[in-house]
Amino acid sequence: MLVVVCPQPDGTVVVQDVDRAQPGLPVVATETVEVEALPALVRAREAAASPTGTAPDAGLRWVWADTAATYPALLDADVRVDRCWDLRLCRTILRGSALTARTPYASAPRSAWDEARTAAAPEGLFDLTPPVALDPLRELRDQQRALTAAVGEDGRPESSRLWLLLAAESAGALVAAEMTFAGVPWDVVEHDRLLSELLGPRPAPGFRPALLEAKAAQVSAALGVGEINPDSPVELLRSMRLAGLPATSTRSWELQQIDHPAIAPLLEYKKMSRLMTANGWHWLDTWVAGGRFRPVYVPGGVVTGRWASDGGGALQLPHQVRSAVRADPGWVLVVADAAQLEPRILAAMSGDEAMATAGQAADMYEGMVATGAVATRQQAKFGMLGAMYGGTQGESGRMLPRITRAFPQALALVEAAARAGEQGEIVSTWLGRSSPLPSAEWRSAHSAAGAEGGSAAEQEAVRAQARSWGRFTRNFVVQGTAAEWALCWMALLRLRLRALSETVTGGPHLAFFLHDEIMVHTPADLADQVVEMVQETAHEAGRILFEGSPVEFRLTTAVVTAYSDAK
DNA sequence: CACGGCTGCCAC
DNA sequence: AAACGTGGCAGCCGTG
Repeated sequence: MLVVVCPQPDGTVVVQDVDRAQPGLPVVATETVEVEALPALVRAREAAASPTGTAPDAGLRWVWADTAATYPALLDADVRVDRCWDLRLCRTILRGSALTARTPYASAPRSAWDEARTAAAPEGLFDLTPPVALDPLRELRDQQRALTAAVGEDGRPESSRLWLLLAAESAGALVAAEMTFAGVPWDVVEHDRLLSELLGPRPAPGFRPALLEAKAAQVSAALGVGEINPDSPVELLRSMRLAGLPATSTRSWELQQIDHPAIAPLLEYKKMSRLMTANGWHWLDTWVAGGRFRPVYVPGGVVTGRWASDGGGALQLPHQVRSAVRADPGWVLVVADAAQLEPRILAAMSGDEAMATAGQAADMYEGMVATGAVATRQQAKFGMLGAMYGGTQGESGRMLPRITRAFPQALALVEAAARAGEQGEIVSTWLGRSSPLPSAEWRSAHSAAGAEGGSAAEQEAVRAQARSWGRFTRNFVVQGTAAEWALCWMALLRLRLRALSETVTGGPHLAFFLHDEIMVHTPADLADQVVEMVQETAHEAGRILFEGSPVEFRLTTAVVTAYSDAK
């Protein structure tokens, strides 16, 4: 059963039951409640639904415009849901997918549904009412029609993969809201200790902590051209040149090449300053409360389908501060990392037999060495990164011919994606998320160059642009499909964990996600069971996406008290 | 003085 | 000073 949630301008919510088994998605029951009564209604409906099955259509599926606007208030009322259909996220996929490109849904002009979501809901129980009236039921039916009409390049129906993508994307939205709700367990005392040790005690506002101040003075003294502010690139570069250093920028990797007594303290200063500004006391005050770090995740925020984050820098949590991520007393963190995810994804997508064989090994790069294609793990790694990113220089470029000979099908797949991009065509992930078209400027420059005219320099600039977009599309298919695997993994794991507790935070729950890595916060006595679930769901995600593929999606797992002990 | 672009560094 | 993909974020700095 699909249950459509339609907020009304008068502060009520119309809840419609839609029978998804019947054509046209007829409404079979309607109920109207005050918005304050919605959590109770959802709780009751979830409790009454048949026990969670593993079939994608089992039980209830809540249909709403936007999980991020609706679900947090339900969670605050201690209400969880099993499944949803996030109309906004699904719309983005369906409007852009090559599989639905020939449907009226994809070619319809932009509407209020396409406008960016309004910022996070203000204080108060609910802010469901969108700025412009949206009709979720109608949108659902339009999406369902487009999905049914999806066809592959060969013209044959191709809706099942797309359906899986929509379900996984929506499940991801639930996971994101639940993770923000639960938060990452954060030890403020440990964080402050770490900051004090590295930077000096917390200073008064507007002042540098003592050790950072001392380091700045050390840099000035070593340069010997007066007191400088190392945070100012302009001032720093000028001073370095004045002191006779051959620097052309203030980047660490370039400074490392220079032999001068000011360099060591300067690099240390940069490291300390970065810690201070990115994850210092101000960050702690802003993002950590009640022993929890609560970042805002943005599912589907990256074109490839990866998540983005909005505030808190969740997806760039430096290793330097991970000792402050600490399980509650009596609880532990189960940290699992998909090993060589993208190479495995490429092996499975392309059906390359030799690469798939390598992809059965616990360490895929070692597996590639074992096939005899390359001599060392390092060569395998650089070669694969070059293949997936479009590298041509250095170790990556040198390894490419060998990799191509050993794994021809895999390389053919990424090469085809690159060629398509260079010609301004779109490419798609395994489940059917498609890349955007290049910008109008890109396309007009491309066609103008093709029509000749233009200087040699102009033509070369256009070719460089084309190659650049080719590297994007080359990477898109792999990165995007890896994101799909990760979504399926999390969605499956979430439902398994759910069975272990009554509420989100009452038992094992997902606490953090980073592209190919997840963290579960769990009571210590359930850790072994959680590890098993994490492993099983990784395997299952591989099966759902790549039925019959011999590639194994291996994990490294760790059960730890502090995140810093995970690897 | 506000704001947007740039620089540099963090994550995968 | 880039090369070889996707991002976020803080602080600097030039501009209107």
